[in-house]
Amino acid sequence: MAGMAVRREGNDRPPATPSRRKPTINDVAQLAGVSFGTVSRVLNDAPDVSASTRERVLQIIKDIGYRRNRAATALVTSRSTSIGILSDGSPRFGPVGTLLALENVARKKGYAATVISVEKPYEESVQAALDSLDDTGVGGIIVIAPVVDMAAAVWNATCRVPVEMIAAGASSTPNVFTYSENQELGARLATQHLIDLGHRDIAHIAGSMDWFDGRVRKRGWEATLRDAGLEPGLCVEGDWSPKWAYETGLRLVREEKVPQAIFAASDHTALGLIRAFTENGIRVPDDVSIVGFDDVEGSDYFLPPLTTVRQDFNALALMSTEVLLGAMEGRDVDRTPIPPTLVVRDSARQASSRK
Amino acid sequence: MAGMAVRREGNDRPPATPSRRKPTINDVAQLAGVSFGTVSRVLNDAPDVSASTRERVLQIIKDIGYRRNRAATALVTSRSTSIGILSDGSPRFGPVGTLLALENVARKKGYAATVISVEKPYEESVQAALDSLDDTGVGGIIVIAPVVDMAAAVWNATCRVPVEMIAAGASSTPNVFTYSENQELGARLATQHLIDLGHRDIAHIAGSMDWFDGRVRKRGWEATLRDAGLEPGLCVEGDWSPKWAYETGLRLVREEKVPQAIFAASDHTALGLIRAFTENGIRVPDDVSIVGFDDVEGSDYFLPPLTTVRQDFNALALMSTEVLLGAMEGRDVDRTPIPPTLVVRDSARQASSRK
DNA sequence: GAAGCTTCCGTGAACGTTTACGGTACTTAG
DNA sequence: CTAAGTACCGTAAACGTTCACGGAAGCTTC
Repeated sequence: MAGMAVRREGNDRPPATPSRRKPTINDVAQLAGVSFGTVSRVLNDAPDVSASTRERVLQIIKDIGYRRNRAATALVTSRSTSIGILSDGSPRFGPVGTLLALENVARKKGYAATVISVEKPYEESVQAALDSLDDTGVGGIIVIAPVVDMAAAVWNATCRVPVEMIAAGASSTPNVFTYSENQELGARLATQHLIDLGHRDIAHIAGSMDWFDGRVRKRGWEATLRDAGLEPGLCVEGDWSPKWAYETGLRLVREEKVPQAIFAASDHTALGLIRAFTENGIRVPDDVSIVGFDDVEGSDYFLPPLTTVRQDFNALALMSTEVLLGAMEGRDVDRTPIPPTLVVRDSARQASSRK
Repeated sequence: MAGMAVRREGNDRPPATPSRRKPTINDVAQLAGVSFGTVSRVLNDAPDVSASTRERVLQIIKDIGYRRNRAATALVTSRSTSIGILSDGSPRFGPVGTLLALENVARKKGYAATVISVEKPYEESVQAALDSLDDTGVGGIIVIAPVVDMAAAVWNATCRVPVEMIAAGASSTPNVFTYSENQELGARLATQHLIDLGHRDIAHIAGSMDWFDGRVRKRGWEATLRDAGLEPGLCVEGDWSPKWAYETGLRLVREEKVPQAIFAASDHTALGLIRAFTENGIRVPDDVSIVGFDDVEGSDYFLPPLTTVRQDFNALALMSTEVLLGAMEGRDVDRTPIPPTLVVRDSARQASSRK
């Protein structure tokens, strides 16, 4: 027999370094002179354990730094203490803010958050992501789905655990329920502000119609105008980028179609517009009033400081976690969307009397 | 014989509700007519299973949608398939970009990412976060520690699994090793650019010295100047906010100490500065050249478009995951930091001949 | 046609918990 | 003094895997 085995020396010696091993419930039990059952009871603060014993066990636990093995617990109880967060990969402002806030409130409720992000061909990536989240044993999933295609993929996907989608203005289905901020209201606030300032010719430089945010903001703009008896003015749809907005602004200047007032679908859109106008001697807000949406960091120091709409991501996160946990635990909770607020700065001004 | 108990039929009939229950390795085995051991072998594509059997098992797995229970696997192998990401709660540009990128490459390597963020009194929150990450069974932890206090907390904390810290210019300790981008180089690039443009009076409007980024960027500025035989000019330390920068800019104007050229510690800092100068008739870049740092979204559409330094978060994430995984698996990998790049736009210009 | 290899597969134990059940020792009532 | 509680606590089984062993065929080889 060819002598050369050796290579795989692994027989049965995991505890090479006994120190490094994580203490188990048995270690605690032994030290405390009780059975592991008793330790388990104090861990889950169940009844049927005397005060003195409880005390002693607790002390030992602290001393040796025992921590309950979550995998083992999950295995036997098959209920979980974590939620999954599914996000698209874009580092755009909204999604990221939501993500962080979400983790925060989940943790405060005793849930760990495992996140996963998906990319462009959503059909497969979303289902795969949902599956692997399921694998890790999450009890529920929140998906941040700003773009329509992604939401569609979520609707078509199947998943054992409850799925909640944060998507502005999208509708719930039997499988996945939806929650969001009331961005349409945000758009209404912005547009109304412009109307209140005396403007009549109010354009919308929109975001991408592939995004819920883009659709909903446009809808809000349009509806407000109609409600006020005004005809919706110019509307051009873009892609959120300052670059596109800049070029659009340039075109407007060239064609002499610069409107009196503009509701820009995002702060970055506003940024591009402002540059295009300013470079051509058209002053904001003197010649054209602009209000943005997002209140990104720094928007208060744009030139001019931007009047814009702010969403409350913390409130959003709080509510939506509440809603998900409710679904997981069989409760039913209120689901009215969060209202954004208008923050008034210097980029929109009273309409001049001319016209 | 007893006409059918019904109620709890569970002796060996798991499929009470065949639908909702998650299939196990045993279900697969039964359907395939093999033992669970064999199924396990095909799952881990171990040898010792015939092609035909493998085929059949694989098919069944697909048919009934079996997915391996991670908790059970983790329990028995005690090696993990997830990493923890610890971040500070700030939605500042750098940290968030890193976070997303990190998850992305981790997933591509087959690891799930559970994230947790900590807040201000770091001493306790960091240790708690590390612990609860450990609880969830991560194999290693990457902490994004932009601020010095947080890093200190990490240094003082104890943790069983490898901890890697992403902190610009911080040093490694026995317990936690550090990795980062070479931000000092970034600062040097920016400063050198200004020198090359012919400027001699180059100030630094710095970030917060509570942040590594602030410290390192200042150091780079100072070193470059000295290397060029120039005396470092004005340096004032702030807090990254456009607001503070704006006020600082105003003060400079009032005291008539506006320098010829400025290396701003961040794009947002630059933003505040620019507004202060512009509002007072001091033109950028005609009267003062400014270069920023970060290349935040939209900085190409500031007024003027900002010359700045861009970090490659994807590369950072790729490398640091590589490094962590290396540590977890006992490999040793290269750890040279990533170089940022200078992106030249319009906010810095050739020095005028005067002076 | 028995010895020795391969190749494939089944079995049992273990991982660290939770949970239901059972048991002891004390207390109290009759 | 016995019966029935009560207050504690121990035990066994189960959760869904992985892994080391061992064993049964089938194929060579003499």
